Amino acid sequence: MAPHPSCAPAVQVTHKNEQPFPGAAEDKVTCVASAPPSPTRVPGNSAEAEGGGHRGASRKLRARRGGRSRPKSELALSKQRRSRRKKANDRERNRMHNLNSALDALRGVLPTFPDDAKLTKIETLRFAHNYIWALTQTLRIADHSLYGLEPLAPPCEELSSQDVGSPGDWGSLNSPVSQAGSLSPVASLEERPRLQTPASPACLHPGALAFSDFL
DNA sequence: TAGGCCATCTGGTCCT
DNA sequence: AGGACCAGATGGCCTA
Repeated sequence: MAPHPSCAPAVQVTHKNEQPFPGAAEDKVTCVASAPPSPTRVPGNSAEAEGGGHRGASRKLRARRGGRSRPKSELALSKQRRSRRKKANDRERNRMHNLNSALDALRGVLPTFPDDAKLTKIETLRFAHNYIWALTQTLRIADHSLYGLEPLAPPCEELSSQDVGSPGDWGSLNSPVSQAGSLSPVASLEERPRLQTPASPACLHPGALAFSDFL
């Protein structure tokens, strides 16, 4: 089934640093600047300074000075290593912050009660998976009741042809239950009783899916 | 106190 | 060479 026009664009996840999520772009900018939220260790954070936009120039310079140049002293070498490591750590931290921002954005569009505890990462992913599946079913049902088409055809083909989830997850339609511990919506929702959202009933009982479940 | 979740560090690999 | 991505390790915090 074709992705719902009103939803599809918003879910366009692109590779690398594009920001399909509200506020993600700003996050990207601020993550580094603002101190890491972590209450734990905050390693000497800077590592910027060097390595600006003169990469090409410095490379040329180095080359002119004699190709590989003379071997650096152990001290200089370890200094350089540490500096690189530090920069890599900063980038990695930033990357994870971006990932978390995206996850937060995802939490923001999932139906949960305000007093619900924040979903964990894995719960968020599983719930989203579940939610998308349920919405898809809702659309399907709506389509059929609208146009009085033939009885619900097994939607497996369409679903499995989609980009959402692995075919394995969807293949056995009518019950997105799949491998335990995977992105199984049912499993994920049953795992934690506190996860009672408006969408839950529909998700747990796909057959009984009703649009009102999402209102 | 054990177990779950999380943030961070780290080294390896792949890509540009 | 440097950046992005990944997975493993480690340690802190929180809750049952």
